Amino acid sequence: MLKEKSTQTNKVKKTRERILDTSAALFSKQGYNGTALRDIASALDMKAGSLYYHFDSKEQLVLEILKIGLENIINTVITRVNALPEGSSTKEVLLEAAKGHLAALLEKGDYTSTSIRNYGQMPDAVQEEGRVLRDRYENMWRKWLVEAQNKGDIKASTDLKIFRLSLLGALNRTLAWYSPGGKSIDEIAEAQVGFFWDGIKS
Amino acid sequence: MLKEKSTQTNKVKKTRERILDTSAALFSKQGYNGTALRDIASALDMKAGSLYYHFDSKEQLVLEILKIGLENIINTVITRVNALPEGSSTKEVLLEAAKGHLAALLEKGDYTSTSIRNYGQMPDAVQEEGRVLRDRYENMWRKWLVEAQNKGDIKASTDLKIFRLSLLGALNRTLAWYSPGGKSIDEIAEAQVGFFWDGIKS
DNA sequence: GTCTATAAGGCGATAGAC
DNA sequence: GTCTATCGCCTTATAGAC
Repeated sequence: MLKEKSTQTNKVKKTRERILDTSAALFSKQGYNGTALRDIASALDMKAGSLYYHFDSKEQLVLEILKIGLENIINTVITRVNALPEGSSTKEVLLEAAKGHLAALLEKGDYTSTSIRNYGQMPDAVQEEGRVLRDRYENMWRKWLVEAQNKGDIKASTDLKIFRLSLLGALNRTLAWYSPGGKSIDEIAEAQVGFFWDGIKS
Repeated sequence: MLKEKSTQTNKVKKTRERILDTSAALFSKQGYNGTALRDIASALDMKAGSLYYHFDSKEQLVLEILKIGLENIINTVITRVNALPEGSSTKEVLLEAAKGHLAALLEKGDYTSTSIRNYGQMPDAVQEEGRVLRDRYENMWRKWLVEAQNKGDIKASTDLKIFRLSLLGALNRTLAWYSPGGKSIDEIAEAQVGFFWDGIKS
């Protein structure tokens, strides 16, 4: 009896995840307002009304996707940077953070690109919850960069705000052109951090 | 009589432009599908039906905005780069192109950010027309970069495709944080090109 | 040129059968 | 859990008055 209940629970959970995956894929491609619940349901061979057994509203559905996308990036980057040996160089920290950022961005691409690309179109309540996570993430980068500049590893003339936004802008843009057949995620991160660290002039 | 006709024509033209400006502002903030014709009309103290005197459809309206945004960037960048003295250095060319890109991006910001941010949500027919312009622009950059690398000004190890996408990604991201009160457009371009050209390590 | 009125269909969401 | 059926609202677009 216990087993039966747990089996049912797992099936519900699995359906929930399929809905999230499919919604994320459609939201990232067509936008939040460009995707109808009917579109999501039909991609799952379901009817729109059935979605309401799993989610209270379209707004709650996209909020969950946004949180998964952002938390995934934050956790991946923190875990990887913290796993570096004590006394790693600034370049090693930046490179590891960039690799983590790209890995999370591209491997859960539908969630993160929904979070990044369609942020402005989401309902206000959703945007506010997202902003908290987003700020926390940006503050991590800010801290690393300030410490590195104070240590003298980054030129004193570097405007850290513009730098941070440029680096993250470049990394996020990868979503638009990355394809699994080509360069690996780590190779792309190395190339991009290389530009910013050493420059391209010969 | 001729004068009267020309006056009327100018008024129509002016209304058309106000519709374009207002639509671009709303599309860039709320997305294409998140903006109703009623929203546009009410921002102009008009009724939705009246818009159809000036435009055949919502699709044609956004297409025109897309073309204005992209053509504005292309023309600004070409004009400024061509105005450079013969024999300008590679860095000077890149800097001038970046300044032109940012100037067009930020000064006609609603048009360009509609073009850049909401591209994926536009009707297929609109996307196809946009792709032609977009490809032409990217090819300009490609050409400059290949020439510069062949001259030996850019490290042979630099992957030009990743570089181009990173630089444009960083520049485009400026739309999300630029505010007229702070650093000037030229200062921002100089900072960003500086990162990519010289690097930030001390 | 802009209005009112309305057509024709899509939308999110709910109720109740199964 | 998913279905069918439907509500009330919103959407783009059109027709005809002014």
